[in-house]
Amino acid sequence: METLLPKFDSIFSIDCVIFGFDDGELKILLIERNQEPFKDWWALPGYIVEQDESIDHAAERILYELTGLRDIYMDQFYTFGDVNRHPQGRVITVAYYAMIRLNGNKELKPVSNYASKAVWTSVNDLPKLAFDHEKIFSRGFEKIRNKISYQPIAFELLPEKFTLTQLQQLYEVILNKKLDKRNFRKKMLNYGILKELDEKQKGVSYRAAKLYKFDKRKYSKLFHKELTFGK
Amino acid sequence: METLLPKFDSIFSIDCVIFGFDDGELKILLIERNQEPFKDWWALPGYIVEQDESIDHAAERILYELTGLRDIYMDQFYTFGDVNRHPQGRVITVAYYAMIRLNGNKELKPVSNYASKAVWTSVNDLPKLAFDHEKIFSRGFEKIRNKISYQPIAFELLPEKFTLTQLQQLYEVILNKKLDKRNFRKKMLNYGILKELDEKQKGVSYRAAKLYKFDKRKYSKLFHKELTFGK
DNA sequence: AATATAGTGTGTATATTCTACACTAAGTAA
DNA sequence: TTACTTAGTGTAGAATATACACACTATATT
Repeated sequence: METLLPKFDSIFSIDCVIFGFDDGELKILLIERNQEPFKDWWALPGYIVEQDESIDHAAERILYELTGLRDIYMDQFYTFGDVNRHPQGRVITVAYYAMIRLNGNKELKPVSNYASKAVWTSVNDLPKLAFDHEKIFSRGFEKIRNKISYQPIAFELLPEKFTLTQLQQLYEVILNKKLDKRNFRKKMLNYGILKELDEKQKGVSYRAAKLYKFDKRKYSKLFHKELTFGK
Repeated sequence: METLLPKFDSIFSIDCVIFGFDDGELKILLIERNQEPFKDWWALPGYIVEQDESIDHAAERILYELTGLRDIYMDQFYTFGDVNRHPQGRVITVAYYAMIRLNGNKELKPVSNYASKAVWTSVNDLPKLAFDHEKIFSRGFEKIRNKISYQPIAFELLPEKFTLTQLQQLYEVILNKKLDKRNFRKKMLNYGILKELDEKQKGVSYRAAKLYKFDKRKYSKLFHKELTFGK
């Protein structure tokens, strides 16, 4: 650790795997780089950490610049520090994942100065990515796949009001397996962390499903009990 | 992420929470600092990452310098990047935990140049630590507490040959709760990842227990199946 | 008005896993 | 030989997980 502080020319950056759920698909936000190295390649959004900001702050800033959103669910998941991961010098990057409620609305306030555009891309259909970003993505995806089984992160991706079918679809795409409808509902409702609303789905051409909300209050009460979803 | 690389004066360090199990107690290795800041305080072992080494390599190097051991089980668990965590400047630190087989033998090849001594200390009896090292320790401990329930990391702390009682004790100190002997043994043996040896414990003044080995080969075969220990 | 369509919503039986619980066996020390 | 200490073992009941299929409802179409 820290001693009398010789100064090195190392750079920190943050990279973000930003998840969204839309159209029954799990997506991440990719940017197209407009600078060398890897000009015109797709990459994870990220940027350099300023001298006087914490890494969490840097992650929030990057997300805000890219999406115009604040108070997003974010979590640091791994730090990548191979010597040659960046062709122009030593860059250590701290990776975060974030969860965004798309609500069918994929508009973003575009876009910082090093990217020409940002696009939501299905995780099943990713292009080649710059740097070691494929590795970073895989690890982030793995992380949420684990986490969804014991933490209520799915609700961060859904609109405030959602149907049980939507919730189940989301579990299915993240866990990459079919779940049984009856068992899923039984288990989910048993936890008692969903509030059933008096409202129904609108604009569908078939029987409308009931809407539910995630009940944070009840969840917090159960919090010490670990919940296991999605098995 | 990475663009044309302005250079900042930031420092990377590595800090290690090094676990050992001895005497029925879970311990970590602390060093006493012989330099400012926090001279004479206890701290987690750590050091600065060199320009031309990966962070994993730095972690291994630090461990080797401190203990003379290589090929230790290590895992990165979190990166601490608050602006003011180091009184003398911006230092971002990547934290690792490591698991060492003490085998009753607590000798270490002492000790690098910034520490006057290194001591194994029970996790239940830690002194105040320098910097934010208490936070780092807590997070690392939490991490192995979770991990032990689905990965066979406990065996990294035990001697090659161990008794089921030793294994259970280790689970108990990490999970911080009593486990039922019969249920523990049933479950553990059921996994089929322990090899029963023809040997028994020696030097005890009561009935000697059978010795077991962790069977890595069998474990790897089951690997995709997630194991859950210790519930 | 009748019908087709598409997704909603529900129960039960079986298998598996978890939990609680207490005594005898074996080896050592005196 | 006896006293002591830990090793080693089974079963019954509760809880949880899994497998599985059909009737209902709202809308769109004719």
